[in-house]
Amino acid sequence: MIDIPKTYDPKEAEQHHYARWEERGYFAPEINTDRAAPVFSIAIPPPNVTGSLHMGHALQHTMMDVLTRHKRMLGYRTLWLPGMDHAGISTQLMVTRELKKEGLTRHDLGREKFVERVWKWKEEYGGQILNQMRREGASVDWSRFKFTMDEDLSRDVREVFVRLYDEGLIYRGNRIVNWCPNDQTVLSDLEVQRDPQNGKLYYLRYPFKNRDGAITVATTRPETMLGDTAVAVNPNDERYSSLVGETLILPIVNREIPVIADEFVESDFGTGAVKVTPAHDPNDYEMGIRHNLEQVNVIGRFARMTEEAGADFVGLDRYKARDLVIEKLEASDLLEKVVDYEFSISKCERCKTVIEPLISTQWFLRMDPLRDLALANLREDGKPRFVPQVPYEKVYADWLENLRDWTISRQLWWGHQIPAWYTNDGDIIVARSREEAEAKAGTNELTQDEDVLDTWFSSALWPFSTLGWPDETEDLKTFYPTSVLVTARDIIFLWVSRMMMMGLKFIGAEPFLDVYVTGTILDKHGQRMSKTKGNGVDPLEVFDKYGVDATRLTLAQVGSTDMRWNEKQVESYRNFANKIWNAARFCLMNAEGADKVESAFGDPANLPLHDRWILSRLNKTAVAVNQQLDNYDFHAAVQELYHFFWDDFCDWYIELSKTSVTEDTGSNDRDIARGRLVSILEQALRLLHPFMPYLTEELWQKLPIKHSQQIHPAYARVEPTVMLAAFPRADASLIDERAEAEMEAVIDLISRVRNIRSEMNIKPADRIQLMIAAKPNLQSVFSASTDQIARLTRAKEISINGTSEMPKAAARAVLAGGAEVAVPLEGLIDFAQERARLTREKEKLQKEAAKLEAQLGNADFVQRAPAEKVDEL
RNA sequence: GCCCGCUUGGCUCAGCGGUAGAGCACUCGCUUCACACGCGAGGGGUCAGUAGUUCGAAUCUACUAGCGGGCACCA
Repeated sequence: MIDIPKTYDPKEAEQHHYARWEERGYFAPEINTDRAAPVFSIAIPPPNVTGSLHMGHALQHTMMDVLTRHKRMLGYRTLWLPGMDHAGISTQLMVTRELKKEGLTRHDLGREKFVERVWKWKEEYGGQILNQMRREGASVDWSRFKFTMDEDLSRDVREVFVRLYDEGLIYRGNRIVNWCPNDQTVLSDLEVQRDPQNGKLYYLRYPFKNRDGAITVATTRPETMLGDTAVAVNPNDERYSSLVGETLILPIVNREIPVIADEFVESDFGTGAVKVTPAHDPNDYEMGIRHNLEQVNVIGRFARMTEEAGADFVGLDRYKARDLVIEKLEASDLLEKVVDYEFSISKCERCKTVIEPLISTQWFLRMDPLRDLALANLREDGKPRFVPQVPYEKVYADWLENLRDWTISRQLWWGHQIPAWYTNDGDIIVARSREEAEAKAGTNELTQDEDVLDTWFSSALWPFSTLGWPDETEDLKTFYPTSVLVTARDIIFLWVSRMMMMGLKFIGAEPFLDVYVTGTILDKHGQRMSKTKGNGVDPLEVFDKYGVDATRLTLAQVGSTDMRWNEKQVESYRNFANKIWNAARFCLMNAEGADKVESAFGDPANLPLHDRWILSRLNKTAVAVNQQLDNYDFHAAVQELYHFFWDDFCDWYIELSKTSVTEDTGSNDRDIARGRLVSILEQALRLLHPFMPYLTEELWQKLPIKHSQQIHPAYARVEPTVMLAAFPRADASLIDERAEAEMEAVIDLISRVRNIRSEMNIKPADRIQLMIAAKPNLQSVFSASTDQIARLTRAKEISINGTSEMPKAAARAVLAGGAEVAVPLEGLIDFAQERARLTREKEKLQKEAAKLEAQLGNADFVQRAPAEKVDEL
């Protein structure tokens, strides 16, 4: 007999299977030799090179892996393409911080040396997450691994840039942008977050030049007044209508500024008069354009005041300048009042520094034509299909409709340098390479633009850049569009929509057919997990404690709704893994002879009830799981598998098979029973494999079966592995409703008798007698199962007949299908107790009967409800 | 301000037009020859509230309340 530990230790299985799968190339689509195989592909959302595995990754990776493994076992040519993102700002910051410890800045090194240093950092410390993904069991094709700064992907970035520029979609312009004074770069609107802030609203008085009095304006940023070039009021505001066109003297700087009228101003906010700072506020910028106002830049790139702010202010930090402005205004009695005020403030998403809006020359991508492609694709073809459709399709569409131009340049060194060169005359040459630029310019005296592109620019190309575009590679033809994108909801704008637009633009087809948006794992208080809050749960620790497979089940069943992290849940799936282990242990302890059986099942019609029943349950489970996975209904699939394995297979099938399986002396009947047991287990392991790759492989390898016969035909001549075994599709001929109904009757009988035993406090060791009364058809069902009924109810004697003449001193129960069972309890029975039990029973049944009668007595119901419903009742 | 989601047993969540479900927790019994990370038997919910639609509503509609998101140019 095989010696197997009582408790499953996941670590052992996790240690060696992955390496074997990877080495033998099981993850690569080339393993599939079926030329006609359907294709399934996923491009992974590339994690940041600086990143370490967190719950969000683990969640997405689990779902992608489940889908990929499922399709692979169904014989699809399957590619899950892995990669990594260079993560411009994060990575640059990481290395900058490292340099700081050495007392250096990146400027001390210079651009070239700095970038070299970042590459070195990447080689040494980057990509931790890649090995963590191996631990997760992610079946990605490492041979196709891509990094967004790889030469071929960089080439694609330049190619796209040049084409968009030549079409006039990319342009260089001087506009107001979001500037991060800490990271020293511009940011797109999506990289700016709005945080609520308890601040103050300052009321400032601007005196008239040609008359007495002043106009009071309200502002949260008094320091910007140094750059004011107008005061605006609403044209319909009667309080001010006579003052429009007057001239004010801007305090401190003594600049003459006009009072203008603009619809933007809301009369009921503050005083109804707004100071206008075109150079430092996006709205004022627009107003400035409308009214042709001067732009006075008073704040510079380090958020310090410029020379234009005046001698008293130059060099001052913006907040120091604020204090000084207030001090000066107060001194000249021009500060009317200061009130507490809560508003929201723009911060850099990464470093949380307050954004300084300022005017700067940057590269922009015109989005309108791209947006139209994406909207048309959605409206006309319903693509992509969002799962769940509500609310994400609307969120996506609304965002596209209100899309503004994308600021694509960044003042960083780490990233794709913009393929634009300047001649000494200042002409712009955009080209794929320096050589091409020189040829175009007719000179080699060119200076390349210093800026790099937004990291999301290369990410937007990911689904096709990773497949070899712009070459028409086999991979591109085969795997594009990808089947599904699995992602968290927070990058629908940053990434999903941009991939859609770029894919439609450059390939002419959407980059993915479906978008599955996962839920979010929250901490136990319902808060988002975050590094700053320190409330994150480390998936690797969970792996260590409960095993990868148990964690994967927990994550898979999260599906698309948010869920609070609950370690008890993982524990229960750990217990499930152990249950599987022990079920297999039982099978293996009783496996001798199982492999001698040629065909375990033979003609289904001749099988014992419990075998017909388990085959039916197995095939129904396969139908359900296949369908649920096709619909991304991970939660339902997990539940289905859990209950099939635990309830149907362990609690009933194994128990029902025990007598024949555990016979001491070898016999053909025993071996057949053993063969059947092993076969059901084997199929169950295949069903479970996409969710629990390690445990299923570990056990499947141990089973006494002809492993190679289970391998899907698409994988010719591989070393047997459950990951390339055929995923059970349902065999309709094995779904047997009659067997299920008959088995239910047996289960009901056993359960009722157990209930009697329990409530009558009959000791486990006491053997009882059963008297069953049933109609002929059920009589034969029960007769055929007497051994099993006796075993599971601990009965010594069972009599079955058509009458219900039962002894008085018996506990009785009515069964489904009109049968009845009695347990004679001479000397054991407590009549009072039994009466109480039966009274409870009776009340329950009466309640139910009354309800049914009322419903059937309702003429409206009988008349209007569907006939089958009425019959059923 | 606009848009959206959620509210089901003590906890975490399924169900989304036909008699309330799971896991955990709880109670009782059990060294039953795979498993105490187990086995068997139980208790527990007027499905946030109100009004409607329907023969029938946790499930559809409207409104209300609480919670959570997203978007937005209120200086």
